[in-house]
Amino acid sequence: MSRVGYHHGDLRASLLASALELVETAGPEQLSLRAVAREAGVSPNAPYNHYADKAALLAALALHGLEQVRESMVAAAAAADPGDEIFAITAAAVRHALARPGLYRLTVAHMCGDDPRIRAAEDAVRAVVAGGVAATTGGSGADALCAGVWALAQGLTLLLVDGALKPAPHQTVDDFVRATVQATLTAGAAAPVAVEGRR
Amino acid sequence: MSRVGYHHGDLRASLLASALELVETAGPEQLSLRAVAREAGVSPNAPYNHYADKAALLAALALHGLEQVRESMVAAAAAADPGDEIFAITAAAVRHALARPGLYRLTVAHMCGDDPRIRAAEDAVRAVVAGGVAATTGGSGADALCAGVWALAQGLTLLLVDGALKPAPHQTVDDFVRATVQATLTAGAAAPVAVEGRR
DNA sequence: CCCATATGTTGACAGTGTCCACAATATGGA
DNA sequence: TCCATATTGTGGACACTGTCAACATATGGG
Repeated sequence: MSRVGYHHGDLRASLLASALELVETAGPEQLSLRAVAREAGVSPNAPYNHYADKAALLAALALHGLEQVRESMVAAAAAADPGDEIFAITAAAVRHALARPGLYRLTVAHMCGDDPRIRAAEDAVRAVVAGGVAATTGGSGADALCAGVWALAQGLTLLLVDGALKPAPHQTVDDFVRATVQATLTAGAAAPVAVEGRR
Repeated sequence: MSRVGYHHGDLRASLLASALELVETAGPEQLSLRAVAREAGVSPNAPYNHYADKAALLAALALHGLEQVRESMVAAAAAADPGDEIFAITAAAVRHALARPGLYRLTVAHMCGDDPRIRAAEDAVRAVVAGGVAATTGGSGADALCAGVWALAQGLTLLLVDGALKPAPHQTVDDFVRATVQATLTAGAAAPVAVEGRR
């Protein structure tokens, strides 16, 4: 942490860590490059030796978040009972975001850019979802179902982080996610009208 | 547009309109209060007579977006074939966001705040979804299904605005949304394992 | 040992959100 | 009608931000 000499040692990583902390305490909107440098105990311009500009630092942070959530998802999928992967993956994504809401919001905000590395990280996440869908349904799930499950996970995460959706009292987040995913994926049985291929 | 005298007439509305334009051209991150004032042909401090601060203006904009998307959704639900409301509502939300991506992103970013008026607008949107679910399934849909459909719509919107999810070539957005929603809601039939109430 | 390179610092500039004092206009009661 | 007063817009100022250019300091290969 504290520097001994003129040089820092591993500022690049230190900046990421400081930003990771500040994005939770100050929120993604208020995160300033200068504050990150301050937190790392370094002059306002030092970051420019490691990141082209503020957007690059934030992109690295978003990338970090995406890779981290992907790891949580693969771990959850591996530990899940067979046939339960879809829920396990969704719950992992939700838990990760709820544990680091600032990072999640920053990541969402940066998914709209066209950074190829972020795009690649998103594709990796999507691949995990596709794998989980395939494992749960037995066969290789159709593309449409993969997209739907991914969107469902993403939407649940967004709404839970917002506070727009709240588990009932005495209901854990996991239980809420399980109930919601299950109700959604089996809605067709209860409402056959929606099933008909209406062109 | 152009002012005649010292006073503007209806600056409050004019600022909203300018902001609505700038949020699309400059993006929600780059939107500056001073630029909005400039666009409205007024001094940098004039907005403070109508909005407490920048956040208040943005909140008003987000509110506007939420009310607008809600109107699109009720119109779509009213015009939908019976039993098709869930898809109609989802597609309306997606179309609205794709037509105004800047406003959509700003709205998403402001849903995490605790502004009660935004919270109320979100609840109104959720009510429309609940109505659509009830209409499609016949009975009053279970809360879990409403939450799932809402999350699915929100997630689809997010991923489509990002570009993370893209319709296949020669597939319209509506077709993509319909296929995805249908595949998701009927997944249980294809994968009975996921149906079992696994506690 | 010395110099090229990587890394950190200082100073500066434009732009931003916001506060304050002030000016111009609208409004309503005498 | 006239003027006190509230409403609305302006100008100036301040702290802060992202970023650039010039400079200082360490580090490692010849």
